[in-house]
Amino acid sequence: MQKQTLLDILAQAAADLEIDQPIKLEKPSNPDFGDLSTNLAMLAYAKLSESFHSPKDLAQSLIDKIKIHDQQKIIKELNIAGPGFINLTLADKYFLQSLENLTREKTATFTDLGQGKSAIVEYSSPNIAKPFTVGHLRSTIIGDSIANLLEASGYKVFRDNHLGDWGTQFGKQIVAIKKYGDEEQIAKSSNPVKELVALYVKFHQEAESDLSLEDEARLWFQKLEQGDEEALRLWQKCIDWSFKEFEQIYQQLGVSFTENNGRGYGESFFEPMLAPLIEELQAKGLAKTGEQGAILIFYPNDELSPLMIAKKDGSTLYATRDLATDKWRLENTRYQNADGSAPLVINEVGAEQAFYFKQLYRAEELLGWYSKGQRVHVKHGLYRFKEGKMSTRKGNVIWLQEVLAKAKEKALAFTKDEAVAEAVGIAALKWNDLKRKSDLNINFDWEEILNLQGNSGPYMLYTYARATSVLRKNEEAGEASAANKQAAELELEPLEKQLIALFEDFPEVVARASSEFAPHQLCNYLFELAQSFNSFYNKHQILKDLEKKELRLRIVEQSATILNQGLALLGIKTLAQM
RNA sequence: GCCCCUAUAGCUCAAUGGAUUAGAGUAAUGGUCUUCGGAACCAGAGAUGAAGGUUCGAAUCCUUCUAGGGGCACCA
Repeated sequence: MQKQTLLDILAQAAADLEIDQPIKLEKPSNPDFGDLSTNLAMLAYAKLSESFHSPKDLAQSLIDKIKIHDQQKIIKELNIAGPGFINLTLADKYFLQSLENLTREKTATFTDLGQGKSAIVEYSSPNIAKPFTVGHLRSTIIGDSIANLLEASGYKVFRDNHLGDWGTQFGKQIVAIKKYGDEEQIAKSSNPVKELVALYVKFHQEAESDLSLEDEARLWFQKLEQGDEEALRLWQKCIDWSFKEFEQIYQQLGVSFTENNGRGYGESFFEPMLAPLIEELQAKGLAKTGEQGAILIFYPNDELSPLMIAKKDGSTLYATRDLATDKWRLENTRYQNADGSAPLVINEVGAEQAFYFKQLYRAEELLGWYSKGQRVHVKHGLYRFKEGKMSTRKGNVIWLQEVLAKAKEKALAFTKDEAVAEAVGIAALKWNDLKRKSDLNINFDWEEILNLQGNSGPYMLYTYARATSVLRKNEEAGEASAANKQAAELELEPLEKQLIALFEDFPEVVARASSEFAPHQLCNYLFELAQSFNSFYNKHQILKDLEKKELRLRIVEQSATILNQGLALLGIKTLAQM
């Protein structure tokens, strides 16, 4: 990388002056300040204030040294600005060499930050017999992208889907099916989950006046926990019906899981481990029986409020199953890092559970299972609705299938190709979820979600399609051109330099997005690249200006490569034509 | 009551403590319009909730206040 050459030069210059600060090169906000700049002199001045009059003075000394070490003359100009910034203007030679290196490599190589390490990413995690809504979409999309990013950074990634397939709601569901439902009819339905949800809603309506229903539900869940045959049969039915829908959605979104044959380990898988777990926690003195008979984890000095792991009737909770899950993961050698230590475990779950995860992680720390930083809650904000909170019980939910259908319908205004329209619609949804920091709430707005212009998924796909189209046209035309000047003789325009500089940033951006679990940073970068590319595209007749055709085609090629690679990391499939 | 998160153009969002000028998208306005693909490009206009403090330098860190969201033991 050319930038590395620059950093090496700066490091040598800094070493001459006995500066041991880490060196950073940034892009100045104002292009008049040069191509890159560093605040090294200002930072180093704090330690060297005796040898120099001012940061500017130090900067001047650095500049003199840099000039000596820049033997290839890749820096055109150096000057001091403001309180002591050193601004670098780079020679065209720098950019031309950079472009040449990049096109030779074809695909970008990323950091090996995660080399030898494992990461379990748990995402999507829909509930059985509940609607797969736009809310679950967020976890699915963001989690998938984070898993991709970690994989690109060298991690061995395990993709898990922690299905909500256990819990007291199944008692209610079973009662509802038995009382109001018809199994055959549900099985025949094109959307069995919708039928189940309708029954669930009815249960809650009836339960308002008939208090015995709740007790009956509790009884059925107990039966389920004790392995009652009929309870188990109905529960399994619910799972099968739900998977009919889930599998279709995941296929449509292009999302998959690696664990448990692609289904993910649901909560029920950990059911047999719960009783021993509770005993273990009690034996270790971490869990105690509370005033009303429930079992809770109490934290030292009451730093956190207690976490319940068993109700007074003995039934378990989400926390119990989560603890069991993480213990099982810890003991499973397949998940361990190359050196046998515990993997990174990420939960992509809504921000409203932040406090719960704090409790959970702290408990796992106290148990000596995981250390700080190994358990990460990637929070996503909620979709907010003008009508108030979505609630399955009340029946006011926006189903994902409905959103996908609308997105496709809107894209059909631009294309007749059904498959393209569907891909464009999905890209719109994914980009909308990924382009901003994930922990913010999103106002649910059909306009915004289905936006096909500006900072949107379709804009990105369109830009890629355009780039590949130029390359294709060039190939079709054959080898007609001959008037190319030698690359070294060409003078670069600002937009060309800007694009090449952006190409250089790609691996850094991926590394940062990956280590901060922040796909939106990659989105910002790719969008900037796409904007610059479109300006460039619009300004030049790439294939007709023979003098620079060769150079510009390489820029187009590199843009396409990065867009393709970057969007793939976000889980968005590019289309060569749309 | 206690705890956590958020506050940036009309709206939706960016901005590793950095720059005379806080970037985008969107809406509205004007332009490109015989185009290597107009789902595009170009232009002007528009903002850091309030008050203090730390720093050479603050949207960013600290304090207080205001507003919104979320959580607080038998839901997940």
